[in-house]
Amino acid sequence: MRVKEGNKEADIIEAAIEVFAKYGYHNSKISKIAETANVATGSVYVYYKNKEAILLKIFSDLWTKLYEELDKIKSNNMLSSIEKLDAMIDLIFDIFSEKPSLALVFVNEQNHLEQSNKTEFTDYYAKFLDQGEEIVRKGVREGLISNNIDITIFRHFIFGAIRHLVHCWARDPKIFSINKTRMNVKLFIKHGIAT
Amino acid sequence: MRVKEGNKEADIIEAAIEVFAKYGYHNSKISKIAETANVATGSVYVYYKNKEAILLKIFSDLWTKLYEELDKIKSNNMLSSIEKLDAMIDLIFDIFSEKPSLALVFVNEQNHLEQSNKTEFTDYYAKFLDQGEEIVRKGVREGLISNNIDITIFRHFIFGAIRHLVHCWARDPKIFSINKTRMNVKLFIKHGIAT
DNA sequence: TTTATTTTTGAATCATTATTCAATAATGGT
DNA sequence: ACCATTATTGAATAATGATTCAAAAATAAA
Repeated sequence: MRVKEGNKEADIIEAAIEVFAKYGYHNSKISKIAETANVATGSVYVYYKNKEAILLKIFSDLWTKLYEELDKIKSNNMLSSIEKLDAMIDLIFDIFSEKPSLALVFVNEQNHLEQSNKTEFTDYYAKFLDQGEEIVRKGVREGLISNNIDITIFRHFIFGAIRHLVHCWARDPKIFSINKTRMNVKLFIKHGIAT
Repeated sequence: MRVKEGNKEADIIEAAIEVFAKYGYHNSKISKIAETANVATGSVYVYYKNKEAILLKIFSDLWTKLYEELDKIKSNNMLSSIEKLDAMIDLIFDIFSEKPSLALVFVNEQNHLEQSNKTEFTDYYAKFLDQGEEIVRKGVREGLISNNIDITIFRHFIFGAIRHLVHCWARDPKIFSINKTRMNVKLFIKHGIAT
């Protein structure tokens, strides 16, 4: 019997994130991912069915994590709706700021996910957005958030804005202060929707 | 001598927008674009150097148009800074709402443009954003817009938000009212930055 | 040490498509 | 009607890169 050395499954994912971020999914060669992971080309196929499965795994992991963290925020009764909104923004910035390359993959290859109709992957995405929407809705009921806004539109507005800002930052972390950005976003949102 | 029938050059672009929007750039076959344009595969190469040149032409046309229209808004002295901001938002929604497929290409393939380092194409993009930034800056000087915000961050914030909303609408125009969206965005921006 | 089993390898295969180009068709001028 | 010129065609070519798979290597148990 032979036993596995290290964790190639995880190494491949890490490598893929770097390679996808740098070249984009379609310009990323499996051989390059393998090389980056210090693994033979063939090994990639031992752990993943094909190239697309790697990308889907990356997204699946990410959305699962985001969803779970958001769930914690949502059920934390110490926080007001406005504070939850802030925590939600922090969550997104935190997850991406510890790994810019993941942010790039997220932003650039998102539409891939949407085109593949595997519900298992789009589910967490939808759930995450729903969680956020519910937080805002609760804030409206409690009178903390203006009821002049369309919540669905607001949700997409915020999501798109943050996504783009994270993207800008990930492309050039040095000239784009993530904390300043984070603060501006919070300020901006509050002045826009607080009663 | 033979003379050209119709305008194949334009037909190819129109076809490419549809095909790129539907399948994404990398899954779009030249043969499919040719078929859609009622043209032979080879003809595509008579008018465009290669596949990428088609995409770049689409973006170049779009950014040129956006830039020129924004320039008109900017130099219209009848409008206050806030009104110019509104006009800018209308401009974007108008251009995309008359052609959802163009909106999809714009959102999904934007990173392509950014990776290709042809300055001729990124120039108009940068200029467009600069125009917008200048409008806001003027508003701040005049006291119409809060000086608490970081203008660069604001610019990306808005850009990302609108881009994403246009994307949502383009994917499913029926369930997403563009005018309601447009109004919400304006309202939202004003309450966020007006003094 | 030998064997059985599992992991790892990477060169060969296969599929896909962008691109080319020799052949064909259409047109205007003579 | 014929010729010269230019437009158009689409099958053949070529390149790329995902995927496969038979062989090699590593380990644990006997």
